[in-house]
Amino acid sequence: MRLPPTTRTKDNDVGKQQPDMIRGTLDMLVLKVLSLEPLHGWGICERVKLISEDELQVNQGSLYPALHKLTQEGWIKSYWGLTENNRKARYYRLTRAGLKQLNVEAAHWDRLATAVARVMATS
Amino acid sequence: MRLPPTTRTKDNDVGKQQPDMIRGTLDMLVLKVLSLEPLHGWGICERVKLISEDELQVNQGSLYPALHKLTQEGWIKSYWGLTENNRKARYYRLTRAGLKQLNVEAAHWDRLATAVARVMATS
DNA sequence: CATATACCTCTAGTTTTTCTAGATGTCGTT
DNA sequence: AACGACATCTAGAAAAACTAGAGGTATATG
Repeated sequence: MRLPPTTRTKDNDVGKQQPDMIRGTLDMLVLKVLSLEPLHGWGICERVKLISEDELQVNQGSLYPALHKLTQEGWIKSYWGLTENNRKARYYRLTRAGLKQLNVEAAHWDRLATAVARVMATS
Repeated sequence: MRLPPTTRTKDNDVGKQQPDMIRGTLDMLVLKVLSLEPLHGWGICERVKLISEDELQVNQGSLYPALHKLTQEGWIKSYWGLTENNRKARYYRLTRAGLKQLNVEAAHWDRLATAVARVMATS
């Protein structure tokens, strides 16, 4: 059973709800977990959630388009396989170009996150 | 003189250009610098650039709409003043609600950035 | 057997946020 | 007068992610 969408009114509005992801990090995160081992889409969601200790939530609706884009770019490749649960699933693995891209994105993230931290630490 | 927009072709394409901001951090960054002292729009751009040591680049086209939104939300208030250069400029200062919001956003950023770091550090 | 549930993939349409590419105007200097 | 640095602002496009589903399979449960 699907829960009805939460309706917010002036009275029960708890304020802006923050997103569960930092925009712009999805590709990098996907490349990263795939650099550890090939996974299928569902598994990627679980893995990110697990490693991030439930702080990061990858939506299916964001993930699959992203996976297709990464495939287009040549950074990952997919193949059909069977899961531990005996279901067929499309597995993704990082390509050599993908590993390079991961390094580029990680370095860029680091620079910007450090810069944000510097601003936020100013007194 | 305005420089022509850089045209990229197959041959000189250097790859995806990374954005100069982490999406979702603009509001927080603006609230933060305004928590240090009131500033006008132009000054906010300069200040962020300065503190971040040129890593973060706030575009005017992003900034002013953001300032208007923050004003709408009641997190900042504006007033006309004179700059050191004797030009009139709209200054923005943080409200009490804005300070609260800054704390909320900073805490949220911290959690997510930490989570991203944890994923990126996994081996 | 029937049905439910967890697993798994995928997409259309919308929203949010930022960027591009300007227009407009002022002050001080040459 | 003309220019460059300073300063505000907006329309429209683009990028990325979210909402809200549809669809399908294997296994467990009534």
